[in-house]
Amino acid sequence: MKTKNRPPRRRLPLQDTEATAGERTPDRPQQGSGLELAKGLRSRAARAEGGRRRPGPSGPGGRRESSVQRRLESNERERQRMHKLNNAFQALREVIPHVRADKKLSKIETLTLAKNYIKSLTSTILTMSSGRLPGLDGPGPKLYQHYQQQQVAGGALGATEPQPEGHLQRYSTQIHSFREGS
DNA sequence: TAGGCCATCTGGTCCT
DNA sequence: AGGACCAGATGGCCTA
Repeated sequence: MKTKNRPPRRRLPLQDTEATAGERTPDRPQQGSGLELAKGLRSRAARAEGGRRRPGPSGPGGRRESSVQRRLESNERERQRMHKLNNAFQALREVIPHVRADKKLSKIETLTLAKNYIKSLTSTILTMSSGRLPGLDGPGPKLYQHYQQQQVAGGALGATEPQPEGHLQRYSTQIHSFREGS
């Protein structure tokens, strides 16, 4: 199952069906059709029955207005934060070479490919600079030391990483598997 | 229709 | 105190 390019979605704000119905920030337009609204109401009712517990109202008329306002502002900040995170993911996608440019990489695919791409580049650099080792000018020795330290640190944490020469292989395999849609 | 992926809401915790 | 960060929960969309 692969990620598709789809338009952004918004969920119906929970407050709309609770004590704060009608309170809506200007930048949060009413979402969805009547059907979606009905589905949202139904599912929320079901959630109230057996779903996640929600805190009770803080006063006779439900949550205090200032509390609701803070929550809405917090939601907006959280949304913005997630949008920034997604922008960063998109920027990362754009610098990772992968086979099918028409297919958007999922987040987990992006992170996994990026990790192995970095490792494959590192091993390539090591290979290319090995002719000038040891002790000569250039990035070789320092890079190699750094790489060794990373490997040791990873081992100390119990990681089971392949040897440097295996990273390129792993990266190619991964690209292939993503292309195949596995 | 099930499963994968995602956006959003939410409350708790950490940080400044 | 207020914002950032995090993780759990939930529902929508899409594809096999």
